[in-house]
Amino acid sequence: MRTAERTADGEGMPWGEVTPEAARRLLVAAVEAFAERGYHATTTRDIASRAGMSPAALYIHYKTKEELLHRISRIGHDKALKILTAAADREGTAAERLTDAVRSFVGWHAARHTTARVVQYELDALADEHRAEIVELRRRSDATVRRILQDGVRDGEFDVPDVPGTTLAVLSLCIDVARWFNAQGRRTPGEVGTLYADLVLRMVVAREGPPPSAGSEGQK
Amino acid sequence: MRTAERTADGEGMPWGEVTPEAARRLLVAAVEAFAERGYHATTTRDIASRAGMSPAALYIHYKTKEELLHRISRIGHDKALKILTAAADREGTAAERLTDAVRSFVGWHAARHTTARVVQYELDALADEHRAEIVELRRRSDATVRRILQDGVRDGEFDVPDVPGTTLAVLSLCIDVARWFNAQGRRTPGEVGTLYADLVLRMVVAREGPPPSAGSEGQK
DNA sequence: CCCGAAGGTGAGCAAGCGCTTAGGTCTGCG
DNA sequence: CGCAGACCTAAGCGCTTGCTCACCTTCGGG
Repeated sequence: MRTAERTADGEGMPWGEVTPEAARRLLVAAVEAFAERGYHATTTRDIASRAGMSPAALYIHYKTKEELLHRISRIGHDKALKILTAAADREGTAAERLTDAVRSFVGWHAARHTTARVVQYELDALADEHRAEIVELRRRSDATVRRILQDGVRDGEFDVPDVPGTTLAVLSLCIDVARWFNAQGRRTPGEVGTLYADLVLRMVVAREGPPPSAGSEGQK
Repeated sequence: MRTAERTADGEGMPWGEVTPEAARRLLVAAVEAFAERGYHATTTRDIASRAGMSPAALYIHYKTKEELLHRISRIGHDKALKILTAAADREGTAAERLTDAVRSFVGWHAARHTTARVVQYELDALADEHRAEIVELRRRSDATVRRILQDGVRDGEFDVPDVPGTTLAVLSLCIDVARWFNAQGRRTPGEVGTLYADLVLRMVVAREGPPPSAGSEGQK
């Protein structure tokens, strides 16, 4: 039995892929601290003490404080991209795939808003090379959503005059959930995901019925 | 002739209401620095040198670095609230007022994205009492948008199952423009405003025509 | 029984931080 | 002219920061 390996990709336990247990405790502590106060306002002493260690222990597992942020950001963006591609690659109409994408993407940002806040709002603190790596992942997330919208327009399901702009707006709307979501609030992550999926669908669906094979270019 | 007084409310020049000219230079420098690096990563020396002054000059006009942030945040939130209430209080249908509100609110966040970034994303750095004051202004912005949506539902123009949730989503969508907008990008602030006004309207309009006095609840 | 690697600690260094203070230089006015 | 007040600077204080280093403990294997 290898329970640790079963969750090695972070499927079961959130940070299962961070392998030395002490390194994981430090990383989880860093996520909490960064989310609460922001990267620059968090001290290495604060991270270490949250993990129940001395300040020096951090540097056994990570070269710098920035490396911690990079690891968090990388794992988080990988997860976010995986959620989006899973929804985009499944079978179904564009509307079904978009609904699935928004619901799961928003659900993740709400349920794991602590992580998402760090992942989405602390990019500026990354070193140049690390930030470039992350920006590439975000470019791929953008392309994934754009593909769904393009498919919907092609099939006559959607009416989207500005596909790149609408893609940006949809992603922006979903990401910003991490900023305002409050676990003590009235809504569950699932409820927010459902609400947002509905709102996004309203943004893009064509007024008329969705004929599966209509190669027309209706004016408005 | 009192040209300085004409712009005393910040109508003409952006920071016209900040009165000693040296204090305004410092405040503008702080906005730029905070927007680029974030509040905590910005040093008082950096602010002063951007304003062409020595580090000590800052403390002649402001008691602390946090007071600078508070002043920026207060002025920015006043302006944002004024934009929203101006659109909400004008005459016209709910759809017209919502379009106006989103277009001007988004336009401001895009055109003045440097300021807006500080105003919207550095709340955590404020002292408790100052943050409470700002949160109250945001509560009023929320109420202003919610009122437009409620009016639209009442008049049968809008179909919004979850008014508070949709209000949150609309404001979140608009505010997040400050995070991604790039002055070097393809879109002008006005174009983004128009795009967003259209997207938001699609979120809320009822499928059927907007009868001004039709108390029916026909589903489709 | 010893050993060396892995993982941890206490003390502390150099640098940079927010902010203060003593003192200088203008300018308007009696 | 003299001088008060507004404005600004050079120097630096006390403290915190990210990070280092010499040393300690634990433990599986020859």
